[in-house]
Amino acid sequence: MALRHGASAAHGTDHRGLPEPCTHRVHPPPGRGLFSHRAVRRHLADRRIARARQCQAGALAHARRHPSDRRTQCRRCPPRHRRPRDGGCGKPTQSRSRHFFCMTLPTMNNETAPALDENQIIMERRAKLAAIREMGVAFPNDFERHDYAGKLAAAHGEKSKEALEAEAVPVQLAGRMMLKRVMGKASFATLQDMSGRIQIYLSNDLTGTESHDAFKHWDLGDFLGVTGTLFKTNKGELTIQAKSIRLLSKALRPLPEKFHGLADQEQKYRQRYLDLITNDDTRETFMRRSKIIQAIRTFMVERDFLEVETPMMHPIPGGAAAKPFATHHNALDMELFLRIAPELYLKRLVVGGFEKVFEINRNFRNEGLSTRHNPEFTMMEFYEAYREYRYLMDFTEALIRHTAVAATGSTTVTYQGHSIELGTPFDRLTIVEAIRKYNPHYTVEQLNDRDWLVTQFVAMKAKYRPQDGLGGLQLSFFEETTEALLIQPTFIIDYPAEVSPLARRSDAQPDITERFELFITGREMANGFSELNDAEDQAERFMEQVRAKEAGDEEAMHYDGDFIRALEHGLPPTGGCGIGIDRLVMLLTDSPSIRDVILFPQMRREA
RNA sequence: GGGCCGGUAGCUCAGCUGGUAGAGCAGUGGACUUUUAAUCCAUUGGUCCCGAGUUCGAAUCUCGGCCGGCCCA
Repeated sequence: MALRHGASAAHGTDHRGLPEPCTHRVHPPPGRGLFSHRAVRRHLADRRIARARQCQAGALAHARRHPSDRRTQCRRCPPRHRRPRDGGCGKPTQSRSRHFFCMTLPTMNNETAPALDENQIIMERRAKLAAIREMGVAFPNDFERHDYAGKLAAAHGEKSKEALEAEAVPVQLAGRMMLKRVMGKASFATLQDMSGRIQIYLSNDLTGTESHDAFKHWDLGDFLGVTGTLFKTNKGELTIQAKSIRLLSKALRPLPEKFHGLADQEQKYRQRYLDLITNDDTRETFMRRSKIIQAIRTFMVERDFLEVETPMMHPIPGGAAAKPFATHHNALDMELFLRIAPELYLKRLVVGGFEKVFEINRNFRNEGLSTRHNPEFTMMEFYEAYREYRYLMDFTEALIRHTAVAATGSTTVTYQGHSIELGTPFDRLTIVEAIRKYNPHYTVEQLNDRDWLVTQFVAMKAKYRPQDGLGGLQLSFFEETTEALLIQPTFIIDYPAEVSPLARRSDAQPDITERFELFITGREMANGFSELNDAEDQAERFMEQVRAKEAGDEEAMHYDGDFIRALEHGLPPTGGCGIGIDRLVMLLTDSPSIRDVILFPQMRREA
């Protein structure tokens, strides 16, 4: 008897009491044409087991910890996972997605869509919208916008009242109503578009009583389209005198308070759109972020670097010491990791002959959150063949200088009260030199004495890795005593090989590498080195990492055989460097937290 | 993970030596034809984050939880 796909996948449970999969379509085991009834049944059962495990391991484990959680769950989940107050999403999502995803979606479907924070204001606005619907098209999209607030101000802001009146500049502009002043037979309002704000003027005489009366019932937050001419008020403000005005889109929810804007940090992060509507400095920060990235891209492209995109999903996470996020590819039935760094792929490209490459993209690290750490963050990494780390330092310095000027107009920037000088050559110090410079009371003899360092760690109650060699201990001591003091740009050079598994050893001193990190405002901004292009040494170093991992170091690297194979085809001498874009943006926008420079920072699920 | 601070109307915030909730803005009604956070008069609006406890009585005190901010690890 032929088995029809899906025929055995009716909802409920099968003969073994296992939960049924969420998908209606059941896919045969890959790579086989005809298969036996038994093989198919086994395959289906396996898939169900796998899915049930995902339920438990994934979102649901969390859901059970929070009984107040009201997430919708697929009704095909096992009953013990189902939450009593909802009926599940009721629909499998499209394609091959599974209840796994249904469950993590917030509570929203047609039956249970809650009137969460409906209040009087929203009710009144809904009633207004209903009335507008009665009268015709409530959300028209035929308004042609010809003008922008900012451009009008730039082009006509300086003209005299009389000159503007003589010119009678025709204007057609749309925007969100931010302020509204009704004075009986005339009104003023302020519209905001992406370029800025402009005032509009309506009156019974010029706009017509009917339009003006309708306007009086429109709310702050509504989108309006206005046509008219420019003029200047008695106080000298550039204003559009409206001949006609239309409501283009109704806002059902009120804006934050017009004067203070949105102040609550949590809401600024969670509802960034409100932050952007009401807070100029937030808008400014993110426009500057865009400018910074643009400046970096231009700088690189002008120097013949090729911008590339390498995988975000890695079968073997590599290129950095960090814990990855794990995910699973269904069709390939394969464990994948969100990348912690693009490094190993970019070097493969250098092997492939792309001798100057860069990538600006996201990395993901499964670690704690702080004012300096978001689980996903943006890095620029670049690689250039036939260069070594000292050249990279010059290059990085020039890049940062160029970017600072493009973004702020100056090489001197203020960060949280500190004046940071990016215009003069950056300090370059070894780890020991830096410790000594900022803590002159330590002697070279002490810093080269393993036992003395260990005594210090114990006294400072600082973390250190007892298995580390002198170099590793010195680095830990540097991090403990000096890193935070590196306010002005400083390159720290010559990192120990034991903590630099991808960097080329120094010819003069094989236990250190040709590596630097750049610190500004006490924070790591960049990390670069002459790349290790000796395939046999790299294989050795990977093995050391694997041993460290087996000994319990969760952040140690995996052995990446494919990368070794690439190196075995020959990597030219190459220099590579990564720059933390978010931290650079923090510096150049004077932002105290990384969350202030990421549009939608990671947050806990809302209560 | 630890410490400190916070969560009150849509928003910004008072109230916190316990007596059952207030202002400004926004909204609604009215006045007002060059305003500027317009102004003036009237007015609607609250699960005081959630749950226990103490008390005759809790926004307020205690404990636990949730969410956030800052600092530390």
